[in-house]
Amino acid sequence: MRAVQDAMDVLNGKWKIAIISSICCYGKRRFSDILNDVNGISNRMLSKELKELEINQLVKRTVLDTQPITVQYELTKHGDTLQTIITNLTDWGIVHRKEIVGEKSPIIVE
Amino acid sequence: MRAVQDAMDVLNGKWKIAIISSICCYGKRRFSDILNDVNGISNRMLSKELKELEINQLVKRTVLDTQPITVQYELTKHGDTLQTIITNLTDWGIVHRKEIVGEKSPIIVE
DNA sequence: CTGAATCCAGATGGATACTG
DNA sequence: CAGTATCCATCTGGATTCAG
Repeated sequence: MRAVQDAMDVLNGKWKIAIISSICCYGKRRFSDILNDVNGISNRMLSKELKELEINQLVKRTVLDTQPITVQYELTKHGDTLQTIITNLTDWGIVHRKEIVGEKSPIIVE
Repeated sequence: MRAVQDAMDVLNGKWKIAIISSICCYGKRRFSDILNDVNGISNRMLSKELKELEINQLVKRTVLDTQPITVQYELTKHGDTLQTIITNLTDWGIVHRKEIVGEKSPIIVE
């Protein structure tokens, strides 16, 4: 029971899961790529959330020596273990939308 | 990808998962029971979160005709489908604690 | 017992501008 | 490109009190 909370503490915030999804979906992903992937997030938030994920050792940050500099993010081994959960959440999200929202009332995306 | 967000939207907030865990763990649970189960939650928050869960049709609320009145909460069929996710999160939480926190540095519980 | 109402501090997060 | 800094509105959530 406390374990559930531990997990949720790491995945808190509005964007964590979406960010992780973006990264794990492509393997490696740059800051601006994620910024585009995650709908609605600001660079300020992305920066903050990525930092937290890095602290929790879920993502690895690599500065590439390009001109201008680019930064690459990828999941750590530990971050990879979230895949099952993300898959489950995705599946459940689909069912939930059908169940509650109904297929005919599309949610406003933006 | 949007589906993940759908799922997280429903499970947002600090307490949702813990509340669901509490209910599904016992099958049926009264307001004050959940209040005790979920460490640190206030009645104000519990009330709010339960209402949201009810709106999303994850829990069912039943007023029992006792003296004084008691209210019983249980998972709906749809709420039950979260069990897999909760189990996964719990498992992952345990691993995460070992991985990051280390077994010897107990997290302060409150 | 189960909540709703009020009050209020602190966290969250968007917009914008700026730096290396 | 990848952030950081600042400002500021809104949201979150605790404490307390009240009501059916």
